[in-house]
Amino acid sequence: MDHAQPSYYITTPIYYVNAKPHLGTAYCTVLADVQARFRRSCGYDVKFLTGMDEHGEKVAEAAEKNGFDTPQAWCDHMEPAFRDLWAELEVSNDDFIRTTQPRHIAGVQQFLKVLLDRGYIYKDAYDGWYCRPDETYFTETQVRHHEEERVAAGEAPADPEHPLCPDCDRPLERIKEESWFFKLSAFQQPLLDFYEAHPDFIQPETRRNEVLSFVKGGLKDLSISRSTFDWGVPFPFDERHVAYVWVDALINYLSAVGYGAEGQDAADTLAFRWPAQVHVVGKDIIRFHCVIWPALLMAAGLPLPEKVFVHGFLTVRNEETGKVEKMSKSRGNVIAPQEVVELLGVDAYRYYFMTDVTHGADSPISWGRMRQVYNADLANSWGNLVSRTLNMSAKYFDGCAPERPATFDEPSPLHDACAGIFERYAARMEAMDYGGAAAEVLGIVSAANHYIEDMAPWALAKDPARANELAQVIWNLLEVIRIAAELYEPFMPSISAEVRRRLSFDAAPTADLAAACTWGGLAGGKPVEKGAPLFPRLTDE
RNA sequence: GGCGGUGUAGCUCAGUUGGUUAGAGCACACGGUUCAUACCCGUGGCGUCACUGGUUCGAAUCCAGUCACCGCUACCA
Repeated sequence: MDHAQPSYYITTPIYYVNAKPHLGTAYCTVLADVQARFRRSCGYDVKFLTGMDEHGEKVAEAAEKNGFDTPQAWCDHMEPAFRDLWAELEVSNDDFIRTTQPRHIAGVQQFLKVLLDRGYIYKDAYDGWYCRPDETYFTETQVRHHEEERVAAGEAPADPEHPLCPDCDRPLERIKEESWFFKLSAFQQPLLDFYEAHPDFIQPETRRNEVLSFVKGGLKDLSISRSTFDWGVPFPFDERHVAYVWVDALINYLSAVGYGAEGQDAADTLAFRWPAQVHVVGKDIIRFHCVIWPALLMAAGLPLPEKVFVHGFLTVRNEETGKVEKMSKSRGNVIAPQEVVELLGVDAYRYYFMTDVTHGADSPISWGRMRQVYNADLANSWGNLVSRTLNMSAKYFDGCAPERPATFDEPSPLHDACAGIFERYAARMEAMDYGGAAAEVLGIVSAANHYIEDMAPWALAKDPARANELAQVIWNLLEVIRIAAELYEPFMPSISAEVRRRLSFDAAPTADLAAACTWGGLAGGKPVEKGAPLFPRLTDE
């Protein structure tokens, strides 16, 4: 199997099926989508994977609670909530994996067999504190912390044989359960060595430090099987056990690219796609992706992914108190993706969340800020530039763009502004600094708005002797628009396609962005269409 | 409790190894322009750089302490 282009394999987490996708889920998925689109435009053979995590006790419970005959039926019922939202948000995933698919189950079982063969799993008794009403295990430290806090708060110490549940304060019991264990402890040093050798593996750096200090603190073996319920992937060599959901879930990154499947095609696919270039994850699941997953891969003798990018959470700026809050149902400050789409439209939605939040940290969002960014960047700057330029082009050149002038390559403010734009933009995109990348594009858009003011094409148009000058000015402006549309494509695919259409261009996104950004690409002479405003201005409230 | 992080204009943030009057964009005010989505262009005000003390000729930038907020301290995801 020949591959002309290098592979770029990017993933989101697979989302837990019990919760409908919310703003944070959408944020993570669009974050990955922008990178996937950018990489396609740079000529990579991209595989962009997302999906659903469908196993585990909670899913089985939810299915029963909601009156479904089987957990599978419940998962099938939930699937459209994800697929439909991704389609609505113009997410360009190439695959959608579900952990109940045969390809995935085969992958997990294959993986477990390999771990057994290589001697990295063993059977033992898991014992820990268990809250029967909550059906949850707690660690020694969790229980101790809770007890310390209670005592500090002046409450009576609990019976050491039955400390109280950190969640519900009811007595815990000591439970022993037979379980398969993964020798995570054996990988403490190999992991530290790996982090050392690959300083960019975990980004941003604060997360890397967090992981480092955690691993340095010592690793314990991990219980990776459950026998108290059966909604999971059965261990191929011990049918009474199902795989712990996280081990199950992580393996999706492999089973989606042929791992566990028979035949040469699958082997070729795996060789081509693995290791992945980047896993995009939220900060809440960093440990699974930065510690357990690399250790599992080492144990299985597989290469590790190149990078894990950890994003922060979206917080909400309370516009009355000015305070930044977590989104929560109890606060009543939850924003649904659909509400934002309703206000901004899909492309501006993507633009806002991708460019106005710092991806490595928690970032506050607010309705006021959305309106500001929308009006300033999109309506007034980008949208208005397209309007005024296409209008003048159509008006002064008989409904068309002027032909590319012979002097097109001579120095001009816009030619200068676009020099090196691809390199500057790409550097930001590769670093996941989407705000920085968008600022580069906005820079040439602003330069174009300045240029119009300086050149006053409406005055040139009144003087027939200056027709060549006018043609050059309008062509320069259209050229900037063409380039900006290319660069904005990962953020606003529909709008960019519409701009290309109004310029009578092929509507397909480029696969060679560097070339597309080279000055002089616009031949001109073709019809242009002013059209309706791309981003109608938002008025107050 | 332990380890780590953050605190700079109304908002989102830059501020490199300490060095002249602390920056950008947005928002706001005023002026100009008219091709355009009452838009664009220009000008302007705006900050005891969380607080206190220290080192220094000089600190947002280094040190100590205080306050506030946040993260991690493993097996629900």
